Amino acid sequence: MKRTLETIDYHEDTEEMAMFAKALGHPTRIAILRHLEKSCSCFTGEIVDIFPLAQSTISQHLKELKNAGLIKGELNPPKVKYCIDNDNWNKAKSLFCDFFDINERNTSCSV
Amino acid sequence: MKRTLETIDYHEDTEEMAMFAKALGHPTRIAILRHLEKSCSCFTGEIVDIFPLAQSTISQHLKELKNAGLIKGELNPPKVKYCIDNDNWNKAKSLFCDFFDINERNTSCSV
DNA sequence: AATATTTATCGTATATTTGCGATGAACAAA
DNA sequence: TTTGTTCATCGCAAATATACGATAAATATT
Repeated sequence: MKRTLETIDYHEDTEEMAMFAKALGHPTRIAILRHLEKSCSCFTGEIVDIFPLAQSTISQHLKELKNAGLIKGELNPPKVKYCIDNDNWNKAKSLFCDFFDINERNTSCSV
Repeated sequence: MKRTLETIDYHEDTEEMAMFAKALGHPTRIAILRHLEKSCSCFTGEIVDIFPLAQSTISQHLKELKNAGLIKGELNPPKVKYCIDNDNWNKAKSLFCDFFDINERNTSCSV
């Protein structure tokens, strides 16, 4: 990716939003998140069973969602229970709201 | 990217949202869009001048934003004037709102 | 201790993305 | 007609992403 010039410094919000968007930039990851939104939390195995993809592939997607901060995994050996990371989820929500000029109210479903 | 199984069919919303998110998944493209949100429309050259990137690189980013439908370019030879594509912008807005469970009201700034 | 279950990680192959310079196309100005 | 301006596209290189099977780690069960 050759960059002769120094790396660009964007505003923190810009960098952060791009990071979240990148994590959301794959249909499998959107689908995983939708599932976690509904079921609140579930084990890797349940997610694997939803998709016609290898277990290692799903694990990879979960890792990326975790790296972006959108989900977190709770150890429950030998299982791992995943759920939405609400703090970062709300952060992402705010960033997208600002970006799209949305009047953000009633941001949470019933809290 | 070896895929032995048939390609997965996701819900249309899921596919579409992933496509928009992917386009938003780079800080330069976020910054370009923020600029277009402010200035309403501008020529390629003006955008090129903002970033320490080659003209061809910016052109590439503009192409991706155009392919995703988020912007459109109006020929104004030899210049090209870019602006937000409001229809698709609103579509993207809705998808993200649904996804993040946002009560979408007052979606436009003053229309 | 041996086996089964669950999940992450490694190694690999291929595709896509990101960046650049060079070139070409389209038009305006001289 | 020649020259300059503006922008997209081509061709290339390097990095990253996506997918898979195989394997390892961690624990429960037998």
